[in-house]
Order: sequence, then structure tokens, then C-alpha cells
Amino acid sequence: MEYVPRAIEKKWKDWWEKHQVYRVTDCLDKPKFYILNMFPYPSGAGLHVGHPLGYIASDILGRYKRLCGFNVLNPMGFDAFGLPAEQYAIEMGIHPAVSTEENIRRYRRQLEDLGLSFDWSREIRTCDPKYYKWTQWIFSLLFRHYYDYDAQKALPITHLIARLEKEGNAQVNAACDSDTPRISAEEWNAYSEEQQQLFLLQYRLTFPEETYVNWCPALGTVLSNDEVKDGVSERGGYPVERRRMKQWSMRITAYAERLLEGLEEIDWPEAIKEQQRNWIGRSVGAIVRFPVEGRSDLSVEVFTTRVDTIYGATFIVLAPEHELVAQITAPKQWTEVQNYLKWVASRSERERMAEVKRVTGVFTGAHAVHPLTGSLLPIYVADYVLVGYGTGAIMAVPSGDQRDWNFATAFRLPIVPILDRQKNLDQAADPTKEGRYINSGIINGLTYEEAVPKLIEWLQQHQLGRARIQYKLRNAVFSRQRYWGEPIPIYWKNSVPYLLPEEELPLVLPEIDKYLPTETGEPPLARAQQWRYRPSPEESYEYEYNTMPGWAGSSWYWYRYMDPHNDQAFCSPEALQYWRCVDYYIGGAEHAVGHLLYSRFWNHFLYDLGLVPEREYAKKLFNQGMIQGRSSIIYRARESFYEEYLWIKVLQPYLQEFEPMRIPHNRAEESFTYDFAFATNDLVIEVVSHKHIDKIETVRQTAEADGKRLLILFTEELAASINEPERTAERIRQALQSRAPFLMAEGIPAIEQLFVSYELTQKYSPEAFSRLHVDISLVDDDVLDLEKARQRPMFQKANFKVGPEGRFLCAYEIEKMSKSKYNVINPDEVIEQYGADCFRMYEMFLGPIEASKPWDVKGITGIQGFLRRFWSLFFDAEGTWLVRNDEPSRQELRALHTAIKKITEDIERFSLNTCVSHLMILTNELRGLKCHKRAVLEPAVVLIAPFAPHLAEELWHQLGHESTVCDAHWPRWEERYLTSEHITYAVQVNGKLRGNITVEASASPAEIEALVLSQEFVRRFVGEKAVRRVIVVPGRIVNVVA
RNA sequence: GCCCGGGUGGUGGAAUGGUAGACACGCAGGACUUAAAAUCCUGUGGCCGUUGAGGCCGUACGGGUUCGAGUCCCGUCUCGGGCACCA
Repeated sequence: MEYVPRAIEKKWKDWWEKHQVYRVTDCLDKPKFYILNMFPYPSGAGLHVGHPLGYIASDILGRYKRLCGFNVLNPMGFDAFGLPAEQYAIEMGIHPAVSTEENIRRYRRQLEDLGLSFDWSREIRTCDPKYYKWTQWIFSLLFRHYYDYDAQKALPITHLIARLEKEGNAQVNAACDSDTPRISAEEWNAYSEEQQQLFLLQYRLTFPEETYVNWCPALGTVLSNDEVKDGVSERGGYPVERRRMKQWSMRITAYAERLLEGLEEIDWPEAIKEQQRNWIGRSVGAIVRFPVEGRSDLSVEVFTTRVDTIYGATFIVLAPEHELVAQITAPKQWTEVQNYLKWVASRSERERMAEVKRVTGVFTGAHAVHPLTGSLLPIYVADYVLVGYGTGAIMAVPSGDQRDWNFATAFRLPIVPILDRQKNLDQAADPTKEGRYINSGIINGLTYEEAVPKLIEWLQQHQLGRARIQYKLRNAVFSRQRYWGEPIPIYWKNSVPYLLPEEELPLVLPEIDKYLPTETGEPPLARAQQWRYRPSPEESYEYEYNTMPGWAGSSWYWYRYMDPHNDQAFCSPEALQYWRCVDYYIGGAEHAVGHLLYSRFWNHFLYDLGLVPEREYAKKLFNQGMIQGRSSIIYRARESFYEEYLWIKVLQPYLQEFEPMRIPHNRAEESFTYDFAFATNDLVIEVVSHKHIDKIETVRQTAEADGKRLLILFTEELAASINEPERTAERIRQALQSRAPFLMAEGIPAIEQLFVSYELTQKYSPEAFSRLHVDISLVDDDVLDLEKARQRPMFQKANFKVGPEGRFLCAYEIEKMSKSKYNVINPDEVIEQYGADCFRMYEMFLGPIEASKPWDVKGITGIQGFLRRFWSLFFDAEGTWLVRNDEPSRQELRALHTAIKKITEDIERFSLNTCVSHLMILTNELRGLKCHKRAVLEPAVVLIAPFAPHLAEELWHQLGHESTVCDAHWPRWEERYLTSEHITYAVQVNGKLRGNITVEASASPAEIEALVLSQEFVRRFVGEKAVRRVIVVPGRIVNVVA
């Protein structure tokens, strides 16, 4: 039998399907192993070669664990709500559910082609009402609970109500809004129903809140902090501004400490844990109250981590949004302050970030009283103080804090040294904690460790301050003004939100006519006519029009896989008891502070309610790296009659080497085409404007004759094409029709067309043009200079290659694989050519899975050859079966058992690239030994099965087995086959390798030492010197020290 | 600026403090072939030397610990990632 990957793979894919080989049941007599991949968003672009990396790795681990006797759950599903489907719906008028369904189908097909052992009967989709019923249900639970710091867990809101009725909230130590008033039982009981409900919102774990949010006008929705990068939206790169809006919020801050502590008990990459720690941002400090001069009713509360520097405070700064600003501003400063506030409000997040260094602010005219010295400190407003952190106000200590120093210097405010070790305060602030305090009243002469408790005690006694732990973590905005998300199961009555009754869930997404906001600016859901749920016909009520954010459905999905079809519960207690939690979680590091933090938060909450068995749901996390794309750039120089210089960042990542295409004279009548085309091994690029479109016929002929594909870049006059995309496209179309009709004909596989200008201008504004990675730009003469080229933004990260005569350059850049960068490689093509087994092993062989690396198809032939050689252990070139039942030799067994040991150990530590190496070594050795023995080859098939399942299944059945190789037993190595009668020692003299000796395995260290010292080469290197010491490392090395 | 990772042949990458460069790609030479592809064999870190002597230098750079350092420690450079007026 001959090795034909595609045929074998098709055969076994069908067989697995027919025999339900990957069906997982809750098998109580077997130990469980739960592997989870972060589920993908099914984008329209389909899979690229970067996606499967983690899936393949998890599949290998899963197959291995199954062979070791575990009941393995390694499920797959789709995080199917999201922006792109909705944007597509807006553009094309297709319902998001339809395009999502289509995308999922394609994803599933691609995943199945990889031979992944997912149990598709457990597939979940977050957009399925049967699924999001439970997302909404968890939301309801959050609404019905509050977090009690004394109990250190979430408790039902009814507990709180009972306490309020009895004793008010004076003794309640719970997570709540910072401005929650203290009320007595009488006050509470006197509240109306609405007042009580509004009051409770201050405690609920999810609640509507008026806050500053990241508003993205282009997307028409708010974004969470982790969806904003560099002041623009992560998706689409649109500007983001701060806006005060009413939004649903999740009180994740209640869990700040728990989320921090939980990190200690999970085996996650240190980098991720560190990022989460930074994001939570715990800092220990104090709140200090500075009374406002002449206003006995007002005082400024500040948060500081350096209360010890309080004597160095020379002024107070409020955030522009701070509520005191309006109350304290002196009349004569009124205009100036107002202007400043207006200016601040007008700046976008992006501008603000770009101008971090600039010092701005304004004096309010008011002063605060220093609580210890009684001196007057001017109160300023400045945007370097953020309203969202601490109290939104600071005491400025210019001698110890660089930002305060900058401000003090700019506004000529005093800088007072407070530690005798502070230096060069005229140059910069010195934040040291060393030395003893000076100019510091009650702490003069003390050290940092002594001063802090003393000050806090003093402040507490005088009711002017207290110790405080502060977190950077903010409550998470939970509503989005979009259509394609989970509806929030809430209705409003008299501006008070009420939960839908549980039996009404799921609240199904209603149909709407257009996926756009209403004319009055309400979210798309406001267009819905047909809400299934009607709270009560008599009363007036309103629906909730926001939907949940993308991270809602992904915050609990791992439980659903345990029991995916349950309509009575999110997951049955039995399934929870068996599967408990994820043993191995695999996914990208980009979710470090988004999904991975929110999902931990939900899990802690569910744990508090006794609904799930573990505090932390993912015991181990592994981050796979990214497979990056390679984007090529070519430069072409000026042509005699072609007046543009062009930089082109090209689309095919495998374009690495460019040569000017030399069209032989016998093929081309006119040689000028020579200068217009660039060629690689399998592709010709022709740069042409519509005026010269008929010339490409010559190029086409040449390309076809060479068996190369032709890529045509239409480079119209850029200004014109940017301003008039439609006309440009039309012009190109007409030119093609009249002068190069062959390009319009279908079924010419050798030709690809790309309307670069057209595509660019249709999709992107001129403003976006400079950031775009498919980029054409006109350049000046002097850019031929390499150094100058590098200064252009698009080339800063590029690697250059200078062409002959310095006439053109080519270059490439490694970057994330993404559709928008036109550097995507689709796995389908690779699988078509080499087979899924080869693709799987090649991706693993590329390097450690945690590393990011560019996709490069170069080495894949090595794997291809390896698989053929492995096959050739079983069949000869004529396809004759070679396997015999002979007794294996010691050498053969040693090769096998060495491989078993190495591969077992390496899978356990998830080093899959070296596993592939060991399989190669085994194959090479067995071929060298001409080993065709069943006793060796059968275990070898099991060893390769996790990596190349199709090939293994075929050979397994050829070996006479009826059942799947997936249920074979993982071989165990036996030490007795690994040992040998002789051991070769490396011999060093003074740490330098000088030779080898081979001794009996039983030789004692003393015997080895004697033998080594008698060696001629040892004596030569020792020379006249006396041997001072001999170190014998058993089994490895001998070092002679002279 | 702060916090994490990295830096090893032409390339991807191996190496519990114990023979650096496994395995593979690429390249060179050879076999088979009319030829090419495919396949197989040999070689392949650099330098000097030899033509079955060998030697020296090599894991970003400079120091240190150790019998022994790619690996541990200190400092420098550099690349990547994350955070960033967080008081």
C-alpha cells in the first residue's frame, strides 16, 4: 500500500465519524482530564494557519491522556456574538445569525479537516438562546446578590434588606458605591419602594451607573478599558472619547482582593499573573482629609501611598471632574477654571495620551488647611489627576513625586525637602524612602518604617485620615449599544430596573428592521416591535435596550461543555462533581486582563453561591504563541515615462526574494515591460496603471509560459483614486474590458487580480491610509537611501534587501497574521498539498508552542519526508507489507524505549517540537537497523498517534486491530532497555574537553579515576602539574583538575 | 518611565550546572536518471593547520560564583510583549 495522505485522511475521518470515536461520556470509573481551548470567534475570514496551533497542541495532549487511560474532555464551541457579524449585517443587510451560522460551518469544516478530536455533540454557541438563557440567569444572580466583606463572600440581597430594616447600614461592611450614605433603619423603612430599590443598586453586584465610559462614536457603542488600545478601539482602530453615560456595571472591584489571592493557587504563566496583579493594582496607603479654608462644611479627601511625605505637601490638586471644583472655585477664578474644564472635556482620549508630558492646570483660588501644620495650601485643578482613581484628588509633594515636581516647577510652587537623603531637588523629584525626616514636625528624625504608623495613628485620632487599601481595578462596564449580543433581562418601571422573572428566560433577541441606532440615538434594540416579554399590561414600563458585552458569554462557558444540553440548569450537579474544573486551559496571552480576569470573577461569584466546586476554574493555563505573517514590501524606482515612485507592501507573505523580471526577447516584442514587473519563484507582480493596461498581455504570456501566477497591481494616480474611488474602479473595469478581456474571463488559474487602489479607497479613509499595511506611497528621490527609507513609518520594522545596481529594494516585515494586513495563509491549501498529519506535525515542529514565530512553509518537506520514511518501515516502495513477528534486538528495543521515555516526558512538559524530533530519531534509527518487527513498530504507531492520527489509525488497522488507535495503551518504557554495558565518559582537563573514555557500566568512581589518569591524552594536558582533584560525575563526565 | 520575557550556526530551533548546536530546513558533493523531479548516501559553527595529527575561538557585551556556566549572580547593550499622569 502506498502512502497517500489525502486518501487515508478522508477514510479515517469518515470512520471516526461513523463509529463516534470522539464521543465523550461522563465515565465515573475513569479519572477525568478536562482540556479547554479558548473558543474562537467565527470570523468571516475563516481559519488561518495561526489559529490551529493551540488546537493541535491540545489535541495531542488530549489524545495522549486518553491513551494513558483518562476520560478526556476537550470540547470546542463558538464565541459567536460580536461586532463583525453586526457590521456585516449593517453593510449587507444579512441577519447576523445567518452570517454567523455560515462562518461556524466553515470553521467546523476546517477544524474537522485537521483531524482534531473534538466531540461536536458538545459544541456550544454563545448566541444560542439555549445557551444565553444561562448567561442571563447568571446576570440575574449577580443582580440579586451583594458582596459582604465580613462574610468574605457574596450574599443574597435579601440579607441586606433584612439588616436595613432592623439596623440600617451603619454596621454593614459591604462592597458599594463610594458615595453610599449611611442610613438608619427608620430612614430605610420610611423609603418608598422606588427609593429602596435605588438604594439597593448601590450594593448589587451588577447595577446601572452613571459613569465616564469609553464611547466610540464610529462603532456607536461603549467599550471596556481592555477593548481600547492607545486611545482607539481595538477593533477597527476608531477614535474613542470619554463620555458620561448610564451603563450597566459589574462590581468586580468587590472581588479585587479575592482575585489577587486566587492567583497564588493556580499554575498560570507568571507573565499573565503579573499582568493581572498590575491590572488589579493593589496599593496600600492612607486617606487624608484637608479642610477647605473658610468653608467648615467642605474638605478635600486625598489618597496617598506616601503619607510619610505629608510635610512636603505644598499644594492640592483636584481632577477636573471632581465635584468639589464647582463648590470651591473663587469667583474671580471662575472664568479661568471653566475655560480649563471645557478645554479638558474637548480633548479626546488620544490627544490626552499623546500629550502626557505637557503640564496643564489652573488655580481655583481656594486653599486647603494642612492637617498637621495648619499652613494654607493652594488648590489647583489639573488633568494629570484622574477622577477614577483614589478620591480624584491628591496632596502634591513636589520633592518626592516627579509629576508634582513638574507641576510645581511650571507653576512656581515651593518644593520642600523632607528627607535628609533627598538630592538634586532642583533637577528632579527624589522619591527615596531612605534617610531621616526633616522639616517634618512630629516625624522629624524618624525613618520611613517608624513614620508611617505614627502618622496614621495621629490622623486617625484627630479624625483627619485613616489607612486605606486602594485598587486600580475599576468596575466593568457591562452594556453595549449593539444588537448582536445577549439581551439584558431587565425592564424598567419609574426609572427603577427590575429583573425578569426567571421562568421568562431566555429573553430572546427580538427582530429589528435595521441594525442601527434609532433616530433618537437609542441602541438598535429600541427598534424592536415584538418583545416577547411584557411585564404587565396595565403599568407603564420600558425595556432595557442595551445588550451584554462580548465577554459575558465567555465568562462561564467551560461549565456548559460539561452538560451542554441541560435545559433545567446551566450544568447538572453530577456533571460538575465529575468534571469539576479545567485541568489544562490553552489560549492566547492577549486575553490576560480581559476574559481571563472577568471569567475568574464570575467563577468566584458562582463559587460563593455554592454552584460550582472550585474557586479557580482553570488550574493550569498555557499560552500559545502567535503564528505571524510575513508582509513583503517592494520598492521600485522611477521609470522613464512612469512618473511615480512606488512603495508597495505586498500581500503574499511568501514573497521574499524579488528579482526584476527579465523577459526574454523571443517572448516579448517590447522590452520595456522588463522594468515593470517583479518576479519570485511562483509569482509575477505587474505594476500598471489603466493607461498601460494592454501591455500586461506580454507579461501574462511570459508568466504563463513560466508556470507562474500573475498578480496585477493597479496603481492609479493616488490622489485621484483616494478622492474618487468609484470612478477609479470604473476606469479600471472599463480598461480591462476593452483592452485586456482575458483578465475578466473566468477560469484562468494563473492569474490573480487585485485592485489595490480600489480596495484601499473603498474601505478606508485617506486618514487611515497611512496606517494601512497594504500600502502604496509615492516617495521622493532620496528615499532610495536606505537609512532614509527606514525613517518612514511603514519601514521602521522592515528588513531590507538591496537589489542589483541598487535600483530597488525588497523587504519584509513580520507581523500579526490578519485579514486586514493581507498576509493570511489559509491552512486548507497546506492541508490539500501535504495532508493534515503533515500540517499538524509541522506546526508543532516549528518551535515551542508558547513562542510566536512567522509562518514559513520552507521546512514542511522535512516532515513530509519523515512521514514517508515512517510509512516505509511498514511498506516497501512497491507497497508490500514488511512487518514480521520476529524477536526484536536489544538495539531496536533501546531505540524504542529511549523514544518512549523522551516523548512521554516531553508531552508531559508540553514540549511538542522535541517530541517530533524524537519520533524522527526513532524512525531514522529503525530504518538504519532495517527493523520491521511488530514488537517495535506497534508501540511506535501508538507513539505517533497523537501527532499524526490518520496515519497511525491506518497503520494500526493494517497491524490487524479492529478498534481505534485512540483506545490503545500508551507504551511504558523500561529502564532495563535503556542501560548499556558500557558508558562513554567525556573527559575534561581543567574544565576543557580533551577526549572520551568508555568503561564498563559497573566501574566504580575510583576505577574510572585510575583509568582516566592513565590515559595518554590526559597526561599530555596535565603535563608537569600535579593532579589536585578528579571529579567523576556518574554516567556523564570526568574532570581532572591540575 | 515602570513591569515581564527573550538574545545560541545561513534559517527554525535542541541542551535537569556536566561533551553547545539534537532534530529539521538550506547549502555543497556524490549515487540513480538521456534529463529533471523524487529518492538515497556523505559533509556542513568560525578560524588556523592537516589531508585518517591536531589546535584555537565560539551561546549579545563586560565582570563574578564554580572543578565545570548557554544555564546561576551583578552591570551594560539590544529586541519583543504588557502597563502607563494610578498619587
